[in-house]
Amino acid sequence: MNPSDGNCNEDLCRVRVIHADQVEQARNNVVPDDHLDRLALIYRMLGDPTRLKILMALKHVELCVCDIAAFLGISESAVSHQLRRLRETAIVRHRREGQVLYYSLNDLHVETLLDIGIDHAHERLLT
Amino acid sequence: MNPSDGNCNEDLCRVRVIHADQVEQARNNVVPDDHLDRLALIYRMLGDPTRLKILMALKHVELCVCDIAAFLGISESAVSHQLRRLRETAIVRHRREGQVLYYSLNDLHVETLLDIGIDHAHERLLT
DNA sequence: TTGATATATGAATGTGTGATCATATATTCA
DNA sequence: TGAATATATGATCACACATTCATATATCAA
Repeated sequence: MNPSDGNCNEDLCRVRVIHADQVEQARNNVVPDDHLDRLALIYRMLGDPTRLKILMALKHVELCVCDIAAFLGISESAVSHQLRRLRETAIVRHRREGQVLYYSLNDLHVETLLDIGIDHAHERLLT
Repeated sequence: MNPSDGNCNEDLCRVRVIHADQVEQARNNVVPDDHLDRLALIYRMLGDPTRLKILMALKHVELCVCDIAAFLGISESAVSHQLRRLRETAIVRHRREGQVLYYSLNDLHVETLLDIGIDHAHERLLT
């Protein structure tokens, strides 16, 4: 299927490219695959309502697990599981103070993405 | 579990809120649920590598289905399915010219989010 | 060391979803 | 009208993933 495959005959692998110049233009602005995957991962982490609420809360203030659970009205276990994913993707960090773990944002770009998103939400509100 | 439930006794519904003031601070900056859901949906649409590549390509140039398929080296059916989701979420639009459908971005905020993401990717590249 | 608290983790389960294949629709052209 | 092209759609399937429940770990206090 993929035209970049070596061993293919013409009938199976012919690819229609109607606008080669436009495709070329798109090809010139490509982000390397590993970076794009990382970027997609970050967007995906923002793409779940629970995680998004957590992150928007953390944008304003450092919070511990049970704060977040109380705030969102969901179980601490669910919160902890989501925080683990956010930790593993380096989107949040935590510091320990006795028994309590305080979570906060760990990525300036994520904060920016959240800001844009919030603007987006507010503009929708006006229209 | 949820403290906002009406019919609950104290033992089951007691919620630990260690830092009521911080939770209050988070609560003051809440985006309405329906807007937040829409926002999460947009992030989720950006959160798949295939869709992200499609959108980054469309950021620079209008493209038809088979252009995108050739560009990404994937089947036209896969592209069409993804474009459908992006259309249904109003992230892209299309115009018809004969048999060919030209797709382009339909949301300025999404473009901004993509730009921030690309910056993000490039900064990662430097570190 | 024992109990209590805060959080993490693992298993299980239901749901969402991305790709593929086959088929359908729409448009053009002969 | 019928063939060819461009795209859409439906079914299927493997896989990811969000939540829940039960259990484990870690810290503190007595």
